[in-house]
Amino acid sequence: MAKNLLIVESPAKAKTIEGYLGKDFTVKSSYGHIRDLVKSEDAIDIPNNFAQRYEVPADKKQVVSELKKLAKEAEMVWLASDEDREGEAISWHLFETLGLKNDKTKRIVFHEITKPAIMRAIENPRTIDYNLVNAQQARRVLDRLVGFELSPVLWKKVKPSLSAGRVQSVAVRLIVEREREINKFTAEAAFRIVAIFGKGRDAFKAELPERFAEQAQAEKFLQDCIDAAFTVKSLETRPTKRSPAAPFTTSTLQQEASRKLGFSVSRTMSVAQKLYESGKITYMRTDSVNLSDTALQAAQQQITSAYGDKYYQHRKFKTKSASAQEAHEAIRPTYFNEHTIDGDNSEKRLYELIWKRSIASQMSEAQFEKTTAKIDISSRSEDLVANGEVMKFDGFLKVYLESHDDEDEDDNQDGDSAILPPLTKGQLLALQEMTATERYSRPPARYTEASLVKKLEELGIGRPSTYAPTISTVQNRGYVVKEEREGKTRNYRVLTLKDKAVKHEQKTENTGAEKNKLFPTDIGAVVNDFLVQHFNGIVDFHFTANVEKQFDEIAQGLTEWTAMLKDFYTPFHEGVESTIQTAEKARGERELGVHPESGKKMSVRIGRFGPFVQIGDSDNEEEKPQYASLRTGQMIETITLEEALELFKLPKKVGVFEEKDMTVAIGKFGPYIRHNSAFYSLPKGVDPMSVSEPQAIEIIEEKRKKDAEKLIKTFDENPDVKILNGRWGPYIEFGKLNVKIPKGKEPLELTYEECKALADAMEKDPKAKKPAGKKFAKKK
DNA sequence: CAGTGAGCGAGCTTCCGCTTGACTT
Repeated sequence: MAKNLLIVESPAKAKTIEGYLGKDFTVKSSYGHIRDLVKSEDAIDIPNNFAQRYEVPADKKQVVSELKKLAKEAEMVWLASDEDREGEAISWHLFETLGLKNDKTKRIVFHEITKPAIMRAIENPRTIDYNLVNAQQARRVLDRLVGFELSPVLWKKVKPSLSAGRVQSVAVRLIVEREREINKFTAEAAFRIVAIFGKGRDAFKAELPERFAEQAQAEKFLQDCIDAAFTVKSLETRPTKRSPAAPFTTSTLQQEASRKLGFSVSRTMSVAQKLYESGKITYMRTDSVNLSDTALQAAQQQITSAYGDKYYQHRKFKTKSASAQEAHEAIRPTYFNEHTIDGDNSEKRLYELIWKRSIASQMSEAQFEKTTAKIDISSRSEDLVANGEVMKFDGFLKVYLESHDDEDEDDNQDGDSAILPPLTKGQLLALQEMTATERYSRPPARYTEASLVKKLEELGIGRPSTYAPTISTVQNRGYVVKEEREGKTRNYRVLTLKDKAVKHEQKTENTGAEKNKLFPTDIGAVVNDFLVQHFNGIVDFHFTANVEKQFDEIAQGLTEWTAMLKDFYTPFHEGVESTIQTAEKARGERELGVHPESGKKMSVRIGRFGPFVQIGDSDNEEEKPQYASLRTGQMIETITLEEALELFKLPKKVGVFEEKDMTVAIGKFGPYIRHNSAFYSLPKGVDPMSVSEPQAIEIIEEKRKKDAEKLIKTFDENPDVKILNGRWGPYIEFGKLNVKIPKGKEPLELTYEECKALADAMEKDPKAKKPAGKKFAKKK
């Protein structure tokens, strides 16, 4: 039996450390927190100094009992959870739950998983830092109080099952407010002047720094240039440089993987988890940009041997975010000499990104020579400006270039990277072509998952381990949707001066198209407005930063944690009580105007089944209101009267087939035909307003043919039970339930009774009872 | 993926931060 039991948070870490320590040590993992507040309302005894009731959740029972057993047998237990607030609390929970003794327990910490770092830690043990533990308790209790008092207010005043919290509610607020900025935005057009001088390889572009608001001004400018002389007025050359970005943290990895690889935030995390578990990279949930000394040495060795000494530059990066707790290293390859790895495609690509970013961070600056030429126009007072850039030394750009969200495509092509031909002051230039193009100002960009994470991190809200789950939560609650939306076409004017004549053209461009962007829903907007109105202090962007400051004071022993909570809770709870008493139900109602034919009032609001338009007054018995649900992409705050009227034109009867009506309507997943209580989607490009009877019949028969191909077996006992071929092989469709066929069963030989038994078992097992697609997303 | 949009009342929902699998129709 090993004399020592060492406990860390992550099993992959445990494995590595066990290798360093030899047979005197058993190294085990707690798999994160082992205890949490009980789910019920009595988790916190508020009058009794916020005393907490903790329990070991079901999925942690086994871990705890194994650790308990090992702890009993060991001579010394080493608590080696992370050195931050949560890590300290994990050690304390372990101490309490495992029933450890002070003289048989040591607390150690390290920031990097290397043998010397671990040995140093073992030589310098300490005791549990109760100030830090108290800071964590304050954090935990505050989050529970906020979440479990605010959410029920929403159930009463908005809709059941909604949620609110210190982190998620701010995430929703950011998205709602950004959407409103975009709606409020009016694009302003101005003419941009670009001239092309010279021919062939010597051709280059120059731009007028000013823009013209009116077409007449642009026209005048081009006209003035017809017979003008263009001369190089001044030439200025200066050296510039660019430095590499810091190594990855969780948030920057999520951002770059989103931009460069198109990964969602959760995909990045699950691929990174695999890389971490197979020992390829260091820990992936970190807010530190720091590299260990051993890593720095390895990077230096790789850079000098692969690229030479002049590419190496030692750098130490400082974290920018004030909320960072830096219990780990930055995300980096475990072994820098592995430039690529085995694994699936996404693992390879993410690893490559991490390798390049880490290596580049220790490389020298890229050096450029930037030339600015001012070009005089004989007939005008303004000058044209041409910029050129020549790279003198590539430095870190040899391996890695960070990308940015706000890259402006149309400005970029004649941007800094262009090369100018040799020019001399006073040189006369031959104009090839000059254009005045109407360009529109852009609204603020909608958030992507990754840019939302970036913003949250800047505000100090959330932690590396919660960015991805937070983004899922706000989508699961229906506050936010990640969607693709079509843009609109827009005309713009182009004036071209060529061969001494000005030509006018009208061109079109697509604008506002979005892919994988976060949009608020109506319920998201209503909940946000309710919280902003009644709990502004909690959804304030600075709330977290303020309480973090107080948690820090607790951690330093300057503030008593229950006093801090009391100061927070008393006014907060009063706000909750008074809101329950006085606030009206929030339904997000908005009046649209008057129905053009009947003169009845038209309004939109949120109902039990989502947002809808109403014609007529519900209070007026005689009016008998009509209702229609809003469609995807439509919101209460922005829908127009015209769009609302369109909603009443569908569903529309298009004909009869097999003695039953066929009706066309638009649902969540697009336009469809309903026939005999079955649904048939319309193929893309078919206009739902003009579907003919034969066309509808054809669509129905096509779908039936496809379904028949998937069918393997039916039962006489029950026509609602079928065995079908799905994407992952055969499965049973038991009424509305989709049932997996256990391994070893031949689908064709299954009897009806066996199917029923499998379906019953699935219905009973709460874990297996997952909704089959969207069909069961709503519970009764 | 429809239709619905009243009200009563029981019983349910909900937070953030640490972890890793199980699972996917």
